[in-house]
Amino acid sequence: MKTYSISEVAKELNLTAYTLRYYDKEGLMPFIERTARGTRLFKESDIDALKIIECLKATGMPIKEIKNFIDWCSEGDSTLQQRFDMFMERKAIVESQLEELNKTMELIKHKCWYYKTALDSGTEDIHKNNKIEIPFN
Amino acid sequence: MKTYSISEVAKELNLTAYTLRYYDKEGLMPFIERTARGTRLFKESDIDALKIIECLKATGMPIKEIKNFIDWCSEGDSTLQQRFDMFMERKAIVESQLEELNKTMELIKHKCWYYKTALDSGTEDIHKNNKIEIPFN
DNA sequence: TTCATTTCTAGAGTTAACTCGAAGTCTATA
DNA sequence: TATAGACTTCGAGTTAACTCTAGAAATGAA
Repeated sequence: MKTYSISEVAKELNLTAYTLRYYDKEGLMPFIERTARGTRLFKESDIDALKIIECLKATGMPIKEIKNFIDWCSEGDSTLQQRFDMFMERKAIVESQLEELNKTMELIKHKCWYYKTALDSGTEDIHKNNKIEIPFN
Repeated sequence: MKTYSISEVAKELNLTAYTLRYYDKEGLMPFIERTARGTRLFKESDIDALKIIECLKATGMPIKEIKNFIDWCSEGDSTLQQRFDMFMERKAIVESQLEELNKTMELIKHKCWYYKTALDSGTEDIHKNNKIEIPFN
C-alpha cells in the first residue's frame, strides 16, 4: 500500500509539516502508523481523515472539539449517535455562517456601488443630502 | 442629537465595552466624540461606521488593515480609488469564502447522511465493502 | 451622604493555533 | 565516507484579538 511522508501530505493539503505535527500532538491523528524508526507513514485513508479535519476546521470548530470527534471514531459504533448529532449541529452552524456571509456580501456590494458612484462624480459628497438615489441598503 | 454610552453600543452590536475600547486603542474609532470628562459619546453615524467595521471583520480582514481604511476615510476624496479597490478586493474574497463554505456544507451534509444510515443499520460497517450505494461523494 | 454603577486609562494576562529552533537520527548520493 | 536533506521530539516563541485588573473619577438613587 502506497504511503506518503509528512511533507508530501502537507503539500497536498496546503498545510506545513509543523502544522501536521501540531495536530498529531493535539491528538487529531492517533491512526497514523510509524516506521520502526518513528517516521510517520500516511495512507490514503489518513489523508481522507485529514480532509474531514480540515472541513471541521473550516466550520470554525476548535481543535479540542475535533479531538472529541476523533476519539469517538476510535470508540466505534457506540458513539454513532454523538457523531451524527455533531454533524447535524455543524450543518446548522454552517447554515447560519452562510446566511451571515451573504449579508456581509450585500453590504460589501453596496459599498462597491457607493465608491463607484463617488469615483464617477469625483467626490463622496454625492452621497450626502440625498443627491443620489440609493438602490438598496 | 441622541448619543449612546459605550455599554449601550456594545449591547447593540453584540460586543463588549472592552472590545470597543480595544478598537479605539487600535485607531478604528478616531471619529468618536468625548465629554469634557473624557467619556465617549456615540452618535448613530458612529454605530453605522462600527457596523462597517464589523462587516470587514466578518470578511476576515485584520484590524490593522481596517485601520488603513479608516485612515483613508479621514483623508477624504483623494483616497476614493483605494477605498473602491479595497471593497472590490473584499468582494472577491467573500466570493471565494462562499464557494469554500458551500463545499464544506456539501461534505458536512454527506457526513450527516453517512451517520444517519449507519445509525439506522446500527453499525458503521454498512459503509465498508460497498454495502450501500453512495449517492454523492 | 453613602453606596452602587459606570466610565476612564495603562498595562498585564489569556487563548488558540500555529511556528520555529535545537539537537539528534537516518538515508541517499557524490 | 562525508555531507545534504528529511525526519524525529521537546519546548519555547509568536501573533491576533481580545479580556481583564487596578485605581481614579463621576453620576444617580436611597
